[in-house]
Amino acid sequence: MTKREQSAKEATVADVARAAGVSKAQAARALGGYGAVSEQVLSLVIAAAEGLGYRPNQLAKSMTTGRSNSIGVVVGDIENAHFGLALRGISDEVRDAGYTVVLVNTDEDLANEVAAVQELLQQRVAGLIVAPCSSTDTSHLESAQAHGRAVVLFDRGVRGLALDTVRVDFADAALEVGRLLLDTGHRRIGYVSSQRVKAAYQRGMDLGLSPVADRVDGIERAFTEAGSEWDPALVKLNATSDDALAAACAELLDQAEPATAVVCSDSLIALRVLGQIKRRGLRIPEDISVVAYDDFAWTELIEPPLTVVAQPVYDMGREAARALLRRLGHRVPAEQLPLRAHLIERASVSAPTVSSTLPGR
Amino acid sequence: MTKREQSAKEATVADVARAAGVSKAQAARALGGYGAVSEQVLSLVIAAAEGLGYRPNQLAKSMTTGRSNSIGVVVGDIENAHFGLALRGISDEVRDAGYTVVLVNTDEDLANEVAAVQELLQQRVAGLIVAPCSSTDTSHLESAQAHGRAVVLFDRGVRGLALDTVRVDFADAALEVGRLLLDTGHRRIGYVSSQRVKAAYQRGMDLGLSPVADRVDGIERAFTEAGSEWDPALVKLNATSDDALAAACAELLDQAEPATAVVCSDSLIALRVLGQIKRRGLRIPEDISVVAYDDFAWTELIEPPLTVVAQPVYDMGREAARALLRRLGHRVPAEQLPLRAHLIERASVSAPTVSSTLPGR
DNA sequence: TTGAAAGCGCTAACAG
DNA sequence: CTGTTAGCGCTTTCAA
Repeated sequence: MTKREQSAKEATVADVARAAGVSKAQAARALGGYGAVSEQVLSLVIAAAEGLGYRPNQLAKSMTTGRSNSIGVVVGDIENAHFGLALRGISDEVRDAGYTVVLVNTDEDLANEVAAVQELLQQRVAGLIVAPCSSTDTSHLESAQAHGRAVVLFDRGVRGLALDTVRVDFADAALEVGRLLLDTGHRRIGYVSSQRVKAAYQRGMDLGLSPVADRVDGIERAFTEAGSEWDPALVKLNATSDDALAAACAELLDQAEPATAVVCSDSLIALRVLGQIKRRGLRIPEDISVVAYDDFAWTELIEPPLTVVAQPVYDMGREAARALLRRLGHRVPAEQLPLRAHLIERASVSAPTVSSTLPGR
Repeated sequence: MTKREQSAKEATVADVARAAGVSKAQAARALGGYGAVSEQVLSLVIAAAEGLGYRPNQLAKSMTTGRSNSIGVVVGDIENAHFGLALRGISDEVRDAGYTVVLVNTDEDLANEVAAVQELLQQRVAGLIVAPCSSTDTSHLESAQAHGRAVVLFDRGVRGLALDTVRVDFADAALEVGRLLLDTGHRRIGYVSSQRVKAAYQRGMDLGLSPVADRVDGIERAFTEAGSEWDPALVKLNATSDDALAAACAELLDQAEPATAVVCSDSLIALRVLGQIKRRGLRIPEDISVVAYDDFAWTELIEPPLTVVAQPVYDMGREAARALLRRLGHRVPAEQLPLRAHLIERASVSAPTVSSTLPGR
């Protein structure tokens, strides 16, 4: 009768039914709030359940109903504030619908991502929100979809795949960034991203339906528009590790004709690029201009405050969740949250000095 | 036979068994890698499983074995880089043991936390890692423990509760912070934290086994040691919202005898306090000195670089996971990762100027 | 090494 | 309204 005894075995519907002196079905109905139950039975069952410390077993419930109350979220790097915030949006939105979030971090590694999706599917999550690390290798997502699981893509889309995708269109903002830099006098503009690709970037390379594709394209369009020569070699991808990023920065900054401006693909990249710049004793914006994507609080507090492209990350998370819930047959507000990116000019961009375009500074 | 058909119903052990022409039990044994199975049956079953695209149903598996392969993690604010990084540590560590992470964000709200624990328990997670928002209201955790679920506390302990707790001891570091500030000449030292307490802080208040308790205590001890008068009214807790934080800063900075130094309890608080300081046009460290807990990359990049107390957040996450795994009967490395905090002096602390101790600046 | 059968805790027909 | 009876997909005795 003591607590020790309860801890041995969790009370079940059958136990409650017995204690309440009703049938298992009635107890289940009372507990589950479905079907028809008399007042009397209801209170009897409630009391019994309370006395036994009954907790419904979600596993068994999902098992019999075939409906799970958890969704899987697969991201590349939870340490990145971008995903932290998006996750919060997702979390807040699905909570109201009664779902819980199973999170997997993939370290931006495709094999991990495939394994994660597999594992989540085996856990029979109701649906999946995935920020895919590749825009091309997505057979695991297609197959999940084919097996009847709801899948929503986050940040990155896949061409020709009928998957709901939540991402902001960076076309305008990216063009603006390009123009800003060009208007300010820059001609050698670097871009650093952790996006994984098979080879070094070259003009016309297919980056899939990714933010990076939009952003690089925006820069290129600005160059075309201005009739200037663009050097695609300054686009550095695959900066997934500290070393890789250091190498990219070296190629950008330590050459005869260095970049005079660098665009950082996210706040984590920005943090590291800033470190590299500092290490070299370069001043911003005198020696090098910097623009970063994602507007987190610290970008405004550093000296100089960073010119950034803000995006509504939290709302993106919520939208992804809503898209998924919709697929799962839930009612969610019809109006979409507007997902727009916008440039915020602060003080990290200025005209390149003559000296910065010369070697040996 | 087509994919469309498979998508209707997932293949089960029974299906595989039938296709392989063996009994359900044998198929299950072959698939699950337990029990005795002949070479022949094994290959037959493997082939059949492959052909049907069989995926084991984790739900059913957990259901029958009573063992779950997921653990619950409950944190106050996933947006806080502190938890993001810790979560990564947890995630990395449990992955190897075959567990997945169910994450719940509580917004530092006790009711949410209680509900989260309840929900996770109903989901029959194998164990729980909780960063409790209160050091006192912890009956839900005790009860989880009493019901035989493994619980590990993160960051904050509970006095008199036999729960594994992973937290770093801030006694030394906090004393050092106090000494540094006192030695530099500060006498009015503010402290800002988002920890929830029932009333305003006053000397001797029990803050539980929390980092904040350690840190405030360290400051007080430094004062005692120096024989100086400490003003406990400068300890501002409950700064959970932007408004609350703004109010705390106002009380600290906009009074006749303002604080000349402020200690920030975590990086999120620091970000906001820095914003408040900037808004007032105060210079760091000339007008006000700043020390923050948690050493994230941006703290070194701002101007001036922040003097901080670093803590091994990622390893704390890993240790929490290990403690839990241990409780769950897994073999994990016996040696503990050292969890030490240390002061990193940078440039945000200097002697208070006379003017800053005078009103009307 | 195999197979039949009995559950795990719950819901969902189907009769009363 | 209530109770009986099947399962959900898997593991696990228990015999063969």
